[in-house]
Amino acid sequence: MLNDIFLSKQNPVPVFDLLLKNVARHIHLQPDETDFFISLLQVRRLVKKAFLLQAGEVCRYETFVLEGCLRNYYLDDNADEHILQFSVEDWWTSDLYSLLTQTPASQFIDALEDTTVAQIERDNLERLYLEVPQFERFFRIMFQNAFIAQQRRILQNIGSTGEERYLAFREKYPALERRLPQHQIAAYLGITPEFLSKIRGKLAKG
Amino acid sequence: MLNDIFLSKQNPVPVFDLLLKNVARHIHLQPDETDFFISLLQVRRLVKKAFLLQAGEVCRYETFVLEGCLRNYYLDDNADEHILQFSVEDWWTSDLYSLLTQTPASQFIDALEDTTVAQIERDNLERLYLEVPQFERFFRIMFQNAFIAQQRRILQNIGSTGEERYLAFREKYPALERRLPQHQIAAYLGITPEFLSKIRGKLAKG
DNA sequence: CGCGACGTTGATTTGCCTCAACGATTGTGG
DNA sequence: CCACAATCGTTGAGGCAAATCAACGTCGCG
Repeated sequence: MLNDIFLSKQNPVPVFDLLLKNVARHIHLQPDETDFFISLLQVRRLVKKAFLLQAGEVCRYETFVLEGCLRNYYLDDNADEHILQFSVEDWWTSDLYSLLTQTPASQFIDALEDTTVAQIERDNLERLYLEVPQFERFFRIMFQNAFIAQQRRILQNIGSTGEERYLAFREKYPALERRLPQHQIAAYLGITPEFLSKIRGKLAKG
Repeated sequence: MLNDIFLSKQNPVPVFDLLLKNVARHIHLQPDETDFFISLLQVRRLVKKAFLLQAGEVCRYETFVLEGCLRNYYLDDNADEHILQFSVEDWWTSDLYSLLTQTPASQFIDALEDTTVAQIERDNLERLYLEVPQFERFFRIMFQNAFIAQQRRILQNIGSTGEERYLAFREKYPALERRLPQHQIAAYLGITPEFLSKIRGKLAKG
């Protein structure tokens, strides 16, 4: 298990449907460009709790979730987990700083469910930028959107109470709220599981 | 004052030296591409406290600071200011969501000092992407870096006390710490000015 | 000069954490 | 299939970080 499976053209394409649709949202590829893109991809399967990346390793791939759910988190000095991001189907993830600089990662990425991902190696991503410059555009738009989403989150953290952040999370990601264990949501919101429980208790009554 | 000054080639180029160096850090332009880029720029001067953008307006420009200092902030329901970003010389800023979607901005941008900026209109930025695709790469790298910087900030906010955040800010932006009034730094760190004052008092003694 | 912007300090309150104990559920090996 | 251990969520008592409110000193500047 956890083998890297290198794909070439004889592999059935449908595996990548979700990814190709994701890309098609922002750029249009010629058939040969699509083939080239697919030739750079690898599929990896993770069982629940398996690590895709551990702090200290160098992050080698940009990753797209085909099925399942990942989380990026960080351990502080007290060994408490702080969650940066959940990534379900149709989301991208990596430790971007580690990927770009090829230095040891500070983040962990692990699977909250059995998960299937498509990955592209750093060097292949650079090749992709050179040979299909449209991907510069694609990732420019991706990072723009990610930047905007993170700005919102910073505002939430700076300006709101735990209760307000929980309500906003619920509003924005109703599916995630049902799918994830409560203490994971707490680690994302930056509060303790106990406190989240109390918030929920209060909301249920009030 | 606050006039938009449209520049053409007869303008002296040195005004844009800082901006051209900023661009040259990531991409290399041909002379005619540089000329085209410059032809799309406008210079604007702001006196201290002048607004570059107010919430409710549509953000029309991506902005590069040539001299001075801007801040992006947001007003919460209690009309408290929360600062998203300071932008001194050599930094880019805008309300990106408003710029991209052409919807009313939620952020304010104003000048903390007399400030000179170079701006590029949204439509001209799109033209630039089409005619000089290298700029897709440039802004892809820009937003990547901005994304990474913001991730760090989220971790800081979620996992650290006010004192730790202040010390980290001091470490990371020693020049800003001397340049900005204390209550602006407090609004950036997400604490009250009073509390920052107490932190500093304690640090001075301890 | 006098006013507004800025910073300091103290008293009190509140949001959230820590620690601890306790059900409920899940899952796993024997 | 049961037994036992994890895992997960709840609840309560006490404590600390940071907000709030208020008063006061100091500038710089119109």
